[in-house]
Amino acid sequence: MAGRGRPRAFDRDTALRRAMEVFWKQGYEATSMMDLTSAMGIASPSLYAAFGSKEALFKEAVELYNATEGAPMTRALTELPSAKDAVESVLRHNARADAQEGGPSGCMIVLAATNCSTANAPVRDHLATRRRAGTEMMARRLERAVREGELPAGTDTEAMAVFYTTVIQGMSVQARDGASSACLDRTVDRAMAAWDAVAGASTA
Amino acid sequence: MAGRGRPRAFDRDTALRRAMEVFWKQGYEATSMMDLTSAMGIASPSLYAAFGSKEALFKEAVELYNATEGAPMTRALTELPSAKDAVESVLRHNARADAQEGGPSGCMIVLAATNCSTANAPVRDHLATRRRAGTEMMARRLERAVREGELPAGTDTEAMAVFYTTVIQGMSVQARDGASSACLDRTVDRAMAAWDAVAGASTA
DNA sequence: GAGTTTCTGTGTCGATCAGCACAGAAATCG
DNA sequence: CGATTTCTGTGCTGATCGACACAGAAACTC
Repeated sequence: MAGRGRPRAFDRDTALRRAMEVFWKQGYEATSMMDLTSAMGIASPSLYAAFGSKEALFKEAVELYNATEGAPMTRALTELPSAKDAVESVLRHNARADAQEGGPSGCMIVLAATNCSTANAPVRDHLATRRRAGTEMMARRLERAVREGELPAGTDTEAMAVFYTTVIQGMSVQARDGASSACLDRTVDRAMAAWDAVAGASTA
Repeated sequence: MAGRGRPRAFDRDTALRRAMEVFWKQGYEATSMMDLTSAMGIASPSLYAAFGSKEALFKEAVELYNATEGAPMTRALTELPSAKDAVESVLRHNARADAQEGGPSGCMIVLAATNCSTANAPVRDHLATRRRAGTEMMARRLERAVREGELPAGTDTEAMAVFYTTVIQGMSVQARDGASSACLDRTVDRAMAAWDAVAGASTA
């Protein structure tokens, strides 16, 4: 691993983490190169040499976000024996993470590129794909719950996953508007109290 | 009303409506002056003379949005005799409006300035205030339902209003991601099936 | 008609955007 | 040691941002 030329003077992982925090707080388009370089402690050519472009840096930041902030959710959905406990765990984690002190408010995947210019449509679509992947993961967990008898046969697992995803995404908007963790938890209380009704709901 | 000087060559209301549609579709920051002038059919000095600035134009566009798109929701909350019917009407209206063909997807108040640079913080705060106003209106309607006996005494009307607001805001994100009106309606089905559980939920 | 007022269209302002050219600096290899 | 390779920092690029100066055009009042 001994590089041939002059070694990099900054830690790539640390710089990427700083970039992620800025993108998380300000979103993709509202973050300028100067915001990034000053937060990462490097000059712009170093950024381009190490990450390629602003867009490539953002996608790496999203991956890092998924690997760190998203890990507890993935673990809950795959490891907890009860689907209801798993979904509640995901919601509780979001309520805590979305409003945590010192950090940006709300989920980066939801908020970082909801509205952006057509020139940056690839960035928006990239996050939209990530959001759909989250819904898919929850839907598969609910299907398993049906197979295991935790949820009644015939449950519309797809609609149920969309419902809880909708609540999660709404919570990010609430957090960005200043809602406290306690306030988000009250919403989680209600979303979970509705579990049986949500599972048993028909398409009207 | 006879103006003294040269009369305006464009219809102010029509131009404002066009501006609203652009802001609705692209958000505040992603919309450039050129987007606005070409959509409104006027040159930039005419825009500044008639509306003051990009920010002032946006705020007028938000008022127009409230007066048109938001009117059915306000009417439902004030006129329908049942709070449950009123909230369901609001949700159904959102499901239809958020995913209507030919128009922008999702609610403008929710999506037009979720993430923007610090320079445009006033715009973001303006929309956040509007969002809180919507929650407040629903909370007052639920309080009335408690007074009238439709909801049990001791119902946490504030938390209940926040819950349904969260669902509405999440639906806008879903619509922006391409969810159909039918898909949003399935979420409404579940949110309304949960009515009694949501009303009776405690703070865990 | 002349004078006044207001709007329109062209052209451009300084600031800022993402991105890169270039040369000097710091490491390894022979 | 010299040669090579890679990174760093300064400073710039064309493009675009929101906003406006200016002069001509079109209505009014007298």
